[in-house]
Amino acid sequence: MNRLLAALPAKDRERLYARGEVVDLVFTQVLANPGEAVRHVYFPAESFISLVTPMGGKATLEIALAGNEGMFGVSVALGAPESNVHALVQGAGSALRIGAVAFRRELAVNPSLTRNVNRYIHVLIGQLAQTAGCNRFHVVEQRLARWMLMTSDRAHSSTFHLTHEFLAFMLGVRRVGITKAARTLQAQKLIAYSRGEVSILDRAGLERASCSCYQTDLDSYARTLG
Amino acid sequence: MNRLLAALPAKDRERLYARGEVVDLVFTQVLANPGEAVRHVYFPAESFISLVTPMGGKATLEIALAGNEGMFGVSVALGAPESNVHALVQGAGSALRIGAVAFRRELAVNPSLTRNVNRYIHVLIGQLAQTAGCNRFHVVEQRLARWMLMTSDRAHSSTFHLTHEFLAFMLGVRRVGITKAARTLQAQKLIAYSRGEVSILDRAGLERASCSCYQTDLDSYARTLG
DNA sequence: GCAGGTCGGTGCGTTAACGAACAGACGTCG
DNA sequence: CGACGTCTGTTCGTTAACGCACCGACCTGC
Repeated sequence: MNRLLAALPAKDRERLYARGEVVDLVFTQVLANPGEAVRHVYFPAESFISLVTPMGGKATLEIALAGNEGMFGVSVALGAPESNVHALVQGAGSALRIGAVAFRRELAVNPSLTRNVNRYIHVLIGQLAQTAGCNRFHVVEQRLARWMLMTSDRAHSSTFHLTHEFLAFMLGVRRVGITKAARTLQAQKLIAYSRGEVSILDRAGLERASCSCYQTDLDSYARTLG
Repeated sequence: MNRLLAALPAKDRERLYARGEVVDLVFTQVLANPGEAVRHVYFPAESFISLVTPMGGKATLEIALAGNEGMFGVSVALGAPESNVHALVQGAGSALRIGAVAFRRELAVNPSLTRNVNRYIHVLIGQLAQTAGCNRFHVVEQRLARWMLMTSDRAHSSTFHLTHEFLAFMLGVRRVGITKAARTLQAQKLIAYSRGEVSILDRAGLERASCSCYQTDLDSYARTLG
């Protein structure tokens, strides 16, 4: 169950479900592109969604991850005509999908929804700031560890599928950069992987190997949304 | 005049002015710290404000700049109890200051204000994403050029005061990194500086020396707020 | 059983930025 | 005038990451 929705009074939540529909998101599905209108907002349950910013050429960078603690489509809530990021499904699973117009209409009459969405936007802004700094100051190995922890949290599982190639895309580095960092983590028996199947062996160790940004993020959620 | 306010119907704008007061912000004044409550929101007129994220230790990074095209205090609008960034005055000048509580009360009864603030938040999120990528992929010289252009726009002047030390703080690099980049720009006769007094000599040239992020930002403002 | 694709690993030279330390130039104030 | 603080410039060795190119291991399907 999506936690933003879980925080709503039952009545409000039910009305919201009635306005939308539960859909299954599939891995790599694209939910939005920069410059295009956002048709639906999504509240992930088991699924989770990457927000990726294109930088011209082939450079890309993931700037945020939305799982059951959040949502995709804040631009709709903010009344913006178009998305400014790519949104792509990172982990398959269900999500509540609501049409942009219906969602805005609902926001207008549902203060508890507005309140929760606004708080999420605030947290999101904090994450973006944190991630910007993380990308600037921390080495690939730390960032990789952080990314795996974040993914694991949202996948609700300690194993998941992702290739070095894909990770490179997310972190904005070369594939070999990922290979090198991943090898080091594997040598420390923190993770294991083979042909895209990653599993976390030692969560506490991985947290130590990651930068403090991971913990900062958790705190931020707990403080504002918990 | 602040452009977010300028976009409001005259009546709404006047009420807002009546709720707050015009204050003079002075260079280096701190308007907010991470983890502390935000007491007032600010709508800069000639002044402008840096949002800076602390990264543990002495590492810091500016993540956004708010001049008369925007505001400081979106976290208040989002109902968050505390700030997640440092806010410090980058350019002296006047701003409309409004108490957090009064501002929230006003948002509740003033749809055109809400609409404009929300759109600004959307643009801000876009900027944060852009800046994150910029910090990741672009060299110091390009980022420095971009920063000077952004500052110049918000200062409404082609000369302003800032030392290499301060710039290093903003861009999250060493002071000598700024010195090196600044020398190169000066050698190309794009800028001139001496003991903290910077002037832009060749704006078009500087735009060419900067990364495309500058233009992307301008487009983003024009599209959503223009 | 082998062809072709995907995935991970290695090695090469190059580069932007780093930390540290020091030197000169300029301004201001006593 | 001279002392001190601020600002800018330079040097030196180090490092994380880069682009490129190639290899081998594994998997699937014909």
